[in-house]
This record gives sequence, structure tokens and C-alpha cells, in this order.
Amino acid sequence: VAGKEVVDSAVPVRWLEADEERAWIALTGVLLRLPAALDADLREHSGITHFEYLVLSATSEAPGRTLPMGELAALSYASPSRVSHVVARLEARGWITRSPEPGNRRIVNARLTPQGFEVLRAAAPRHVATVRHLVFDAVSGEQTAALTDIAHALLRRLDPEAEWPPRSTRVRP
Amino acid sequence: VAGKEVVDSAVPVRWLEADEERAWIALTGVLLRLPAALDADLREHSGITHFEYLVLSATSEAPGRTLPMGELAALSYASPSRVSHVVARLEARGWITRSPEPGNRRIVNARLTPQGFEVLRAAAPRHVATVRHLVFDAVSGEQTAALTDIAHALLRRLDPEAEWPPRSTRVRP
DNA sequence: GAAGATTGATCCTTCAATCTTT
DNA sequence: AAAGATTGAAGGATCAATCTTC
Repeated sequence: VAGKEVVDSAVPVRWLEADEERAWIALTGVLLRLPAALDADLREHSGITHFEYLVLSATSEAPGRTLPMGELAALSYASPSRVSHVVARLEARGWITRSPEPGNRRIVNARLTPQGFEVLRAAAPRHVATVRHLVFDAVSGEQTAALTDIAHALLRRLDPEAEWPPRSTRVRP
Repeated sequence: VAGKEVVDSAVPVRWLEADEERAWIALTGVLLRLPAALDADLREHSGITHFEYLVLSATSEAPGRTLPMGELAALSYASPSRVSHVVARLEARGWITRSPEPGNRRIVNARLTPQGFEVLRAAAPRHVATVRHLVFDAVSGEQTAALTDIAHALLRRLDPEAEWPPRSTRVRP
């Protein structure tokens, strides 16, 4: 992370061990490069960002292909603000519509349109192939299991409040 | 990723297995939330982004605290363009200087200034504590080792050309 | 002409402020 | 007043084009 060059502070700090340092450098690389690779591939071949794909995908799996904005934000691991901006763009392209929930008008439902579903269907095969190529072809089954546990452990840290795994991902139409 | 909702395309595609799907959803969460958490923490407490921290840190560990822009890009897992923009900002703040290599004036050397080093030293303890809290306190030693292997495997996929681990990270002053 | 690096335009994200409904 | 969501401004990333040196 910073190397022993930067030691000597008033705050006592436990620096990373050599093996932790190596793990951290490698993880940092993944955090920077994997999203970039997914974005580049999706933009080139499908004209959408990875985050837009996530939003379309989350909506597509909800009952009625409809989801309140807040749930959509939780499912796409993002802030309400970010989702609001992105859905506005997707709505402008005719891929999602928004309308207030009849019973409780504070809630806004995002609904995937047939056109939006088509975009997702067109993008999915290549995207899944890319994910397989970049991730699951690279690791063993045991590593996949380990990765799942590790990622869940990190997510619990990042979001101690949240139920895990999130309730909505377990629901299906 | 997309769910069986989106099956039926002309291209034959091998969809993710249930365990791969779970791993991918969890990894996606980490890819979206961990960088956001690191950025938020660094910005609040040190006034820099995580990527700026990486650039300062990489420079600090080079001989003479100096690195050609290209090597700096490789070490920080980013494009030359991105590094160029960021170093321009850091230079404007007086934390890095740039000057052409005497022998080969195509090469531009980025050098950490004493002020830049101070910023890094001030930021490091809290940042390392955050990384420890968010990552290494959450996983076992075995998981740390597994994470290292997995991350290296992914990086090899992302960058089949590159030597791994990168030569420069092994060099020390 | 290729390597190394930078630039400017465009798009996206973030943050704080705001709006509406409950 | 709190919950749910949106907005606009400001800052950062990306892409293609460009510049300089070899």
C-alpha cells in the first residue's frame, strides 16, 4: 500500500504484512481493471455501460419487470442518486418507464419496456461469454467457492446493516 | 447476470451455473462498493481520491521517488491518459513535478515532491487502517492466500501480454 | 513511422440541496 | 419531520486526436 517508506506517525498503525500487501496490490488491480474491461466490452458491442446493464438486468428479473427505484439501487449496489441519473438516461432511450406507485406515491416504479428487454437480450450472450472468459475460465471450482465466501465477507464489512444476501435477489417472478 | 429470462439467441452461449452466478453477483458488489468506500474515506480524511493515493504511493516507492509516466501508468493499473490527467492535477497542487529524461526526451519523469510525500505520509495510517478493517479483518489467512491467487488469475486474463507480477513492483530503492 | 505522452470534448459520478408525499 | 426520489453543479474518466522525440 504505502511501503515502509511512509512509517513514523503519531497514530499507532498496524501495517500490512507482506502477504497482505501482495493480496492488496492484486485486488487493487482487479478493482481497477475488471470494471474497465467490462465497460469497454459492453460499450463496444452493445452500446451500454456495465452499470446500465446491471440496471436493465435487475429490472428484467423482477416480477412484472418492475422495481421501485430504491430496490433497484440496492440491487445494483449504487446510490439512489446514481440510479436516478442512469434511469433518466435509459428512459430517454425508451428502455425504461417510470411511474408512481398507485397506493404510495412516494415510491416510483421503474419498468423495463419491450425495447429495453430487447437491448438486454441482445447484449446478454456476449456479456456472459465475456464474464466467463475473464473470470470463470480463469479460476477453478474451488476458487469460485472461495471467491464467493470472500466477496460476501467483504460485502458484510462494507454494509454491516444490510441483510445478506439481499432479500430481493432471492425473489423470482 | 441476466437470468434465464433472457435466453434464446442465435449465438450459442454457455450461461453461468448457479454457483457461478452467485459468485459473480457478489464479486460485482465488491467491484462497485469497495472502490466507492475507499474513495469516500480518503476524500473525507485526506482530501485525495484512491487513485491519487495509488499514484503518490507508487511514486514514493520508486528509486529517487521518480518514475517515468508509462511505468507509473502500469503500476497504477491505468491508461496513460488517465495518469496524465491525474498527475497534471497533482502537479498543480505542488505534489509532483514532471521533467523530461535527459538522455531520452520522449520519456517524462514524475517525481514526488517533499510536500507530496507529506500528504502521502499523512494519509497512509488511516488508509491502511481502513484497508485492514474492510478487507483483512474480514477474511482468514487462508482466504487471503486464496484471494491473492484468484486476483492474479484474473489479472492474467485481463492482461495476457503483461509479465506477472509486474517487474517494477519487485524493485526497491 | 512508431513510442511516449498529452489534450480537449464528452460522458458519467458524486455531493449537497431540493422536492413531494406520507 | 422522515422517507423516497430527483436535480444541478462540479469533479473525474474515457476516447480519439494530437504533439514531440526518436
